[in-house]
Amino acid sequence: MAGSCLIEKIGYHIPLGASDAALLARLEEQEESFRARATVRDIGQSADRLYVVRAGWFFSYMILPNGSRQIMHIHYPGDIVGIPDIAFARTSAALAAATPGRLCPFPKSALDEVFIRSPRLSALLFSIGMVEHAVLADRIRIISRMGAEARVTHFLLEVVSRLRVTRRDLQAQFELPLSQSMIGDAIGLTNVYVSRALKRLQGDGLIRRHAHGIDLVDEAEMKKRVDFEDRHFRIDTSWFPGV
Amino acid sequence: MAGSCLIEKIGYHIPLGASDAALLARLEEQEESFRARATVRDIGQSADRLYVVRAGWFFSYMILPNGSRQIMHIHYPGDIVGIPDIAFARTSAALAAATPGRLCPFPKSALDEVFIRSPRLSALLFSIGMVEHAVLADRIRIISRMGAEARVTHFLLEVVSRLRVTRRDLQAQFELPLSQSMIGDAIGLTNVYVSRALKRLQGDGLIRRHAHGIDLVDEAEMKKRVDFEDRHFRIDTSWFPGV
DNA sequence: CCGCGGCATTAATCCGGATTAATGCGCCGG
DNA sequence: CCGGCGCATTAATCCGGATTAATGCCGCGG
Repeated sequence: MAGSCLIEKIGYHIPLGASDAALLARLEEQEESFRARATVRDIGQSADRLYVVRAGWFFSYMILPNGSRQIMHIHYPGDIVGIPDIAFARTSAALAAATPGRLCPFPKSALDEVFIRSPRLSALLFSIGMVEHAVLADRIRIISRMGAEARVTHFLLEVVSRLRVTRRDLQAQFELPLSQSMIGDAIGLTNVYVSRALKRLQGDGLIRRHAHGIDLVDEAEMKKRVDFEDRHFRIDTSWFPGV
Repeated sequence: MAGSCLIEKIGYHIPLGASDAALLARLEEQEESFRARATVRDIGQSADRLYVVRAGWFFSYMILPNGSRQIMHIHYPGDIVGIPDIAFARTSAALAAATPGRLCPFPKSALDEVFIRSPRLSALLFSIGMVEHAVLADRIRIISRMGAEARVTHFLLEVVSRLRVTRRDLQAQFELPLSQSMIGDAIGLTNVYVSRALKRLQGDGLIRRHAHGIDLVDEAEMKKRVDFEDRHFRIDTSWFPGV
C-alpha cells in the first residue's frame, strides 16, 4: 500500500489502525487510466460510484443554461471524488481529467461498511466533506463581491494550500497544469481577464510565472489582500469518537 | 416531542426508531430566544456548539475585506446550524436572526454519540451536509455567470423548495421575511438591483408580490429559465446502513 | 520543413450592475 | 398628530469585466 495517496492523506489527519487501513484499501482495489481532457462521467448519470484520485488532476463541472462551464472542484491525488453526490441518486456534476491520470472507482455501498465499522473514519469523511463545503463558501465570497485580481489571487492560494496536504514540503513554486480558460471557469472570469490579472499580479511582484507553473513571490501579501484562510491545513479531530 | 421540527424533518427522510428519536431529542434539550437582527455568534469564535432551529429564520454570513456582507445560508425551522463548522476549531461564519426565533444549542461532542450509536443517523447527517454543499454549488453556478433576474429567480425557487421540506402542502404563495439588501447579499447583488429584478419578474408575469410575501405565478417557467434542480425534495437513502 | 491547433496576449467596444443620491412609503414611538 | 427610521423605488453616472477579434507563440504531426 505504499503507493496509496488516499491513505497518506487520511493518515495525515488521524492515526490509522490496521482495520481502518484495510477499510480504505478496499476503496482502491480497481484502477482506470484517463488521458488529458477525457470525460470520466457526465452529469445526470447514476451516482452509484465514487473515485479515489491515484494520480493526475481531475475536475468536476457543470454546464450552464447559456452554455458556459462552471468548474466546481479540482481534484488532486489522494482526493475522494463524488462525496457531494452521496445525497443524490444522480450526479450533479460532470467529471473530467485535466491532466493524464488514474482513478480508482468504488461503489457507494462501500461507504456503509465504513459507517458501520468505523465511527472514527466516518467522522473524518464527514469532515473532509465539510472542508469542501468551506472551499465553496470561500469561492462564493470571492466571486460575488471581489474583482478579477483578488479572485485569481485567492485561487492560486487555494491550490497551493491543497497541494501542501499531500506534499508538506512544497515551497512557493508549483506546477499549474490548467489553461487560463479553466481557471476562468472556476472563478467566474473569461480567459482574457485571467490573463490580464495574472499579468498584473506579476507586475505587482506578487507572483512569477514559468513554463507551466507559478512562483508565489509574496505569499503573505497575497493572503492579506484576500483575507485568505487555509481550510486544508488542519481538521479539528478533537470531537471524534475514540478508537 | 410533538413540537420538534428537527424530528419532523429527519423523519421525513428515514423512518425513526425510538433510540434514534431519543438521540435527536437530546439535541433539543436547551432553548434560547432571539429577537430579529440579533447576532447569535460572531466569526472566529470557538466552534464547539451547533444549533437546531426551533422557530424563525436565521442566516449565517461572512464579512468581506471590503466591508460588504456575504450571506452563505438561510436556516429554517428544523435545520441544524453549524454542520460545516464541524471540521474546524473556529467558526468560519457569523450567525444572526432574520426574524424573531428560537435556537437549541448543543455541544459538538453530542455528535460523537450519534456516530457511535447510529450509523444510519450519521449517514443522514452526512447527506444533509451534502445537500448544503449542493445548494452552495448551485449558487456559484448562478452567481458566476448569470444575470440579476436569473439570480433572483433561482433564489426564490430555492427558498420555496426548502420551505416545502417541512411544509409539504405549501403552494405558490409564501412569506419572505428578508429585506432586499439581505437577498442581495446572498446572491451578490445590491439592493437596488434586487428591486429592479423583482420588478421585472413581476412585469413578466412570473411572480406577484404582497406585503411580506411572494406569489410564484409561473413556477414552471421560472424553473426552466434557470435550470433549477430541487436539492431538498428527496435524499438518496438507498445506500444507508440497515437499521 | 511546413501547416495546423491550442493557448496566451493585446486592444477596441459594449453593457450590466455598482454607486450615489433623491424620493416615497409605512411603521413605530413619543 | 408628528417626526424619525428602515426599507423600497427610481434615476444618473461610472466602471469593470464580457465580447470580439487580431496577433503571436509553441508543440506536434505530416
